[in-house]
Amino acid sequence: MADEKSSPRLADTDLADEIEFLLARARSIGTSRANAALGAFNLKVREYSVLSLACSGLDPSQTELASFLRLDASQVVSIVDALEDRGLVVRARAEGDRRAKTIAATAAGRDLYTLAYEAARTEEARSLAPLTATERSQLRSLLRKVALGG
Amino acid sequence: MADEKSSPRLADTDLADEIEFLLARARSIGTSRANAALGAFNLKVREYSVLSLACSGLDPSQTELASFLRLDASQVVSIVDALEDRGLVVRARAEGDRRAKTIAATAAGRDLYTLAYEAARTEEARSLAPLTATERSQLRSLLRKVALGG
DNA sequence: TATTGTTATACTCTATAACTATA
DNA sequence: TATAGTTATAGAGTATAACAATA
Repeated sequence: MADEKSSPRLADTDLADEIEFLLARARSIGTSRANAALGAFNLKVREYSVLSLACSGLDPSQTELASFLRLDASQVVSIVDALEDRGLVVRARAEGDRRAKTIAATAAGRDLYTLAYEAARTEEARSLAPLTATERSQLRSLLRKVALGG
Repeated sequence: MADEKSSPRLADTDLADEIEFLLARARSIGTSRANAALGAFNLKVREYSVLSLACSGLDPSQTELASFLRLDASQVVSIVDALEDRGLVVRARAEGDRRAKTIAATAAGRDLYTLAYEAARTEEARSLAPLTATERSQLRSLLRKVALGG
């Protein structure tokens, strides 16, 4: 991808004031940086996200992962397949519903996550460098309302 | 895509506090809603974005569009092709650099943009419903710093 | 030699439909 | 009848390389 700095000439347009546009541009920059940082661990953001939730201790089902990550169920299958093949997560039958499978990290998965998490935080700090600490937590709480409804 | 409400059970994880994740989720919701709203005008968000900048009066070149929208130059070609085929924008040789082509909206393009812009604002308001007016402008200025560097 | 636009190509991401096993 | 997971497939989005015209 080209440079991340915008051509400032277009920064005074209607589009540049649309929150949807700004959201799309910010995530595009963030995702490409995050993918670059996670590449050191052979992870992409989507695999990282699944691994993170697998490390949460909440034993999410694949359907829960799909809904929370806004992925199709079939995409979750292939991501979990890839992580399972690498020994990072395991599938288990859910108690109470034998159709569902819960995803949990292995010891190796947790170890890798610890490293990847640090890399992700470093990258995030870099992306948010133009913001003060206060502004960062403001942004976090505003985005939580928009993205998670609270 | 599935439901837009998150499974609240996973909202208390490390991932749910990562700004990059929240950015990705918010834009995923926003983009799919925007695509649905713009579908009434046979536009997708990317075409809408190009049309918007074509209506700005700044006569952006295709390279400027690519950089500002974080698209590959070849993608801009096909988006402009589609808009031009519909008589919404026109290409012109740039003064001063005969390699470059500037993109400007036609009268029909401006008319369509006026309608599409209203639809986009309505959708945006819906997506930002959980925020107060003050929070919305806070979010806008924080995102401008992250997405545009100011 | 480098850049703009263009074309062709391939790769990743996302969505759809159909199947199975459970509920 | 509906849902969780799976598979296969197709479509949308994105990236890469090569070329012509111009700088």
